[in-house]
Amino acid sequence: MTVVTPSDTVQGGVRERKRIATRNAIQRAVLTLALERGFDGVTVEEISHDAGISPRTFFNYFPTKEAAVIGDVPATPTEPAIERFINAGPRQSLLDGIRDLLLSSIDDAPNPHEADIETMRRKLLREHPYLFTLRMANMRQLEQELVEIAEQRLVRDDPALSRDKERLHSRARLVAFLAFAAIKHAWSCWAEHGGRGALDDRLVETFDELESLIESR
Amino acid sequence: MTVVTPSDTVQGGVRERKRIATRNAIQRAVLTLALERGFDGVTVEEISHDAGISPRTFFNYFPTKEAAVIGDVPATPTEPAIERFINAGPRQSLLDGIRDLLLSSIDDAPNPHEADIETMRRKLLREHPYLFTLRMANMRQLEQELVEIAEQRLVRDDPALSRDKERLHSRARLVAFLAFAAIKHAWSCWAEHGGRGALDDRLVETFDELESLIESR
DNA sequence: CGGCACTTTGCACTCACTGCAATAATGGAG
DNA sequence: CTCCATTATTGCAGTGAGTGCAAAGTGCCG
Repeated sequence: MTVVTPSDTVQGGVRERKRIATRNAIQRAVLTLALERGFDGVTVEEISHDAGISPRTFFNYFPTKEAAVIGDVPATPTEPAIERFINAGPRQSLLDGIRDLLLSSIDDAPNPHEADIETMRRKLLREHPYLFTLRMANMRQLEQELVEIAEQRLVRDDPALSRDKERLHSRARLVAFLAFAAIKHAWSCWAEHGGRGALDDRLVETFDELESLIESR
Repeated sequence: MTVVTPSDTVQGGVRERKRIATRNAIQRAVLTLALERGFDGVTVEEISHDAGISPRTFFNYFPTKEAAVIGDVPATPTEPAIERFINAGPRQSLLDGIRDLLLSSIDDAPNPHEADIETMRRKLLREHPYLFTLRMANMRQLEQELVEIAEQRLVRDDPALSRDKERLHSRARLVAFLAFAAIKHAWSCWAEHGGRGALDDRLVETFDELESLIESR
């Protein structure tokens, strides 16, 4: 057990800290084993053993074996960022708005105690595109939220659209799917380079590239 | 138990026809049951029973329960269509090229004996977005193929790019992800409306919408 | 008909995952 | 510190997906 100074102590009582420690131990175990033998070559029993818990407890922390390798999906953008996006007005390009919205939801101050986990995860997802795809597929909820946010912005920019629900829906979905493609692209470029530089910068690059792709049309 | 009449006969020997009939019987069974009780409420045993086969045989036809509901992934575009896309020259807009490429790979003459299967599948995927996402995730291979095709076109249009592998890769991936977002959008709009009209037309609409989205930037 | 190839099936097995009930650890009130 | 309510861990028994293997069945073709 690592000694933690008070400043390292994140917060909460023993319970909370133990819970986080166990969660991290599980992720370290599953990622380490999967990097050695591939995801399918690892059983929950082994993972649990390495993490120092019972197999039954594993499922108190993660609903499936996949969930442990995939990790948490990025959080929804914060309320203020959403407000800013929706109310930016028609003079802001939609793409720029989306970009800033996504940037705001990237956690740029990850816990140093979990950096190794993220590194392993990135490596594993890079080596096994199947898992990367699975991770992206698990972001369906985020995608749906983006659709709804986009819808609000579109109505705000052009109130007339709210009369044509179908068109509005279709357009919002397209915007959200586009945003999603950008996330996918930024993430996969980032992982490809071992995570050199920040994910933020990659996302900006992705949008720049999208811009130039559109220009050269 | 699904009755299979000789009119299911399309071509080939008894063996081939039986195989297709069984495959269809399985899909009808799983889709019917899943529409009634949801995907998780159905067991392979039930499906097999309804399809008139043994549970073991189910797995001779589909590797997983999911595969049976999801159905086949769309085929890679044909060689000639790929050639046309790659060699269209820089005067054709990349988006137009992608659109035509995707259009060429849509099977617009589905077997009438399987129309009911497609109808049920569409309904199920519409009602359970989770399954729709799963289907899209299963197209990873197609996505990868699109990346490679895009790469060839980019090099063809601008040979200098082949010196900057990284840039080329990144750009090709962005193009492919964009194309994928379009497929997703077209398909989901199409399914939303119960498949009225052809998928082709939806895809064209999607690209038109993408165009206008970009215009209004 | 008879032999060959392919298909179906039963069987035994592994493993993911769940509900339940017993047990242990923790945090707080007195 | 003690006792109790809350929450976490665990074992156990069970369901169901998916696999390898070998035996039995069926279409194919000379």
